[in-house]
Amino acid sequence: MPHDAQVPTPGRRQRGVSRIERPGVAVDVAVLTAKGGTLRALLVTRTTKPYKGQLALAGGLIRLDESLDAAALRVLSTKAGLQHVYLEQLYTFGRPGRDPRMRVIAVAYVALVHSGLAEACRAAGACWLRVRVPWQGEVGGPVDILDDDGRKVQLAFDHADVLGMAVKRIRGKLNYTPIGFQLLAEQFTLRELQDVHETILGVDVNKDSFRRRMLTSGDLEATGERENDVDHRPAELYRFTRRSAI
Amino acid sequence: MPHDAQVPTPGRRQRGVSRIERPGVAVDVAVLTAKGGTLRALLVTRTTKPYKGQLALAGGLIRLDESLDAAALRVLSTKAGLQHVYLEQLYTFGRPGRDPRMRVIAVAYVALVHSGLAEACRAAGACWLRVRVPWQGEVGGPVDILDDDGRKVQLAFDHADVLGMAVKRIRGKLNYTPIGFQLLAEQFTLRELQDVHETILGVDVNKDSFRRRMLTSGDLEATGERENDVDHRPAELYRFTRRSAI
DNA sequence: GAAATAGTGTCTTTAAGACAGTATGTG
DNA sequence: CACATACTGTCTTAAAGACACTATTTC
Repeated sequence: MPHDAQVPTPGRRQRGVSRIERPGVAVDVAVLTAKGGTLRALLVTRTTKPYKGQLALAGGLIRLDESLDAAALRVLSTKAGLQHVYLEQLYTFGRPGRDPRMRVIAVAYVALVHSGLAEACRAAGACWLRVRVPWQGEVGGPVDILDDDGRKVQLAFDHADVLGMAVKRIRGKLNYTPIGFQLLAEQFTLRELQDVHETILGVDVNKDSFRRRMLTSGDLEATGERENDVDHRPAELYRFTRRSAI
Repeated sequence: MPHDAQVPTPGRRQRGVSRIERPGVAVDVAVLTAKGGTLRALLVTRTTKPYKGQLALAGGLIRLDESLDAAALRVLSTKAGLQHVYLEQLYTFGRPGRDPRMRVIAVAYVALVHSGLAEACRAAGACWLRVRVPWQGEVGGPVDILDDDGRKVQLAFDHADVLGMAVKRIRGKLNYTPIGFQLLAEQFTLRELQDVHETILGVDVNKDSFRRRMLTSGDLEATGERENDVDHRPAELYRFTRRSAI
C-alpha cells in the first residue's frame, strides 16, 4: 500500500528531538522492460485509498532503519517478486498535493528487467502495460500508458511523470553506457540488442554503425555459440563482459 | 540550522492519518562556481549540533507546504543571498546514520553561479573553498575540500559525497547542454567559456575544436563588442542566446 | 618592433552513414 | 532453388584534432 499511512507505532522518542509534523517519505520504482518492439512498465492495482482501484508504480513508505536503495529493493521484491535487477535512483518528487491525503515525498527509482522475468511479476499480481512516449529525444514530460486494447489508462499520483522521467534518463544513459544489456538475457544477438536500443530510443538506428560501435566498445564478447530455432541464418550470440547487478 | 529539529508545533492532525515516526526531509544545495581555473563550492559554518563549527553545504528542513524546488530556492536566498541562479535537483541521500541525531533524508540540489556573485555570499557569512576532484571523467566519488592554505577540510554529514555527485553531474551535462554559461557574466569571451569548461572537466580541451563547436551550436551570439583592459588583442564578446534561469 | 592572445584556413584523422556484395541458415 | 537475415568491405560524409598563418592589441 504505497503512500498510505500506517497504524501508529508506539513512537520511540528520538533522543533530544521532538516529533513534529513531517512529510511521509516513500519510494516508487518505475520498472521497465522491452518486448516485441514496445516499452512496457510494471504496474500494480491499488487496493487502498487514495486512487483505490487505479494502476500505480510499485512503491511504499520507507522504514526508519533502511536506506533508500534498500527500500527500493524491498518494494521490488515484495510487490513484483523481482531480485537482482538493474536499479538506479531517478528523481525525487515532492510537489505538495501530489498525494491528496498527506504530504508525501517520493524518491523514484528506475529498474530495468529482462522480458523473460515478466511472468514472475504477473504471478505477484502486477501487470505490464505499454508505454507510449509522446515526445522525442530527451525532451521529457509524462508518458501515455495504454492497456491491451490500446486505450489510455490514467495512473495514480504523478506516476505518469515518473515514468516519463525514467524514459528520459534511460534514453540519455544509452548514449554513453551499455545499459541496454540489462533488458536482455545473458546471451543475445546484435539484432536483439539493436531492437532494445530502438525500442528505448523510439527511433531506428543505423545498423552498420550500431554493429561497429558495439563490437569496438569492448563491452561485448562473442560466446562462439549461435542462436537456433530461427528460419534464417542464425546470428552469433554475445555476452556482456561487465555484467553488473545490484 | 540545517538538519536540526524545530520546536514542536501544535501538530494539526491530518485528516484520517495518524502521525507516526517519520524521517526529517531536508534540502542541501551544492553551489559551485569557477574562478581562476579552480572550482569552488559555497560552504557555511554550522552554528548548531551536530557538526557544530564545521563547514557544510547550505541546507535546511523543508516546510510542509512548499515544493522541494521552493525549499532549495529559499535556502539559497536565506543562507547565501543568492537569487536567479541555475538550479537543478541532483540526488537524494538517505543513508541511516548520515545525521547522527535522527533520520534525515536530504534532497540535494546543485546550483551554478557566476563568480562575480561570490562577494554577495561572503556578506551572508558563507565562504568559497576550493574543490579538488580526485577522480577523472565521470567516475564519481567524494571530492576534497581545501582551505586557503591548501589543507584538506572535513565537511559535515556526507556533504563531500554530495559535492562529488554535483561535479559528476555537471561534467556529464557539459557534453550535451550549454550549462557552462551559467558560470559566466552575461557577456563573455570564448576563452573565458573554454576556461570554465576546462575547470569543470579537469582536463584541457582542444581550442580549435571548442571554438568551432561553440560557434556552430547556435547557443551563442556575438554582441559586436570587445573586451577591454587586457594587455593583448581584445576578444569578441558573446552572449548566450537562450539564457534560462529559474 | 616584440610579446601575447584572437581568429582563419586547411590538412589529417576518426567515426558515422550508405551501400554493394558475400555467407549461411530455412522452406 | 528462392528467401531472409547475418556479416564484410569500401566509399562518402561530418566532426574533431593538428597546425601554420594572419590580425590586433599593449608595452
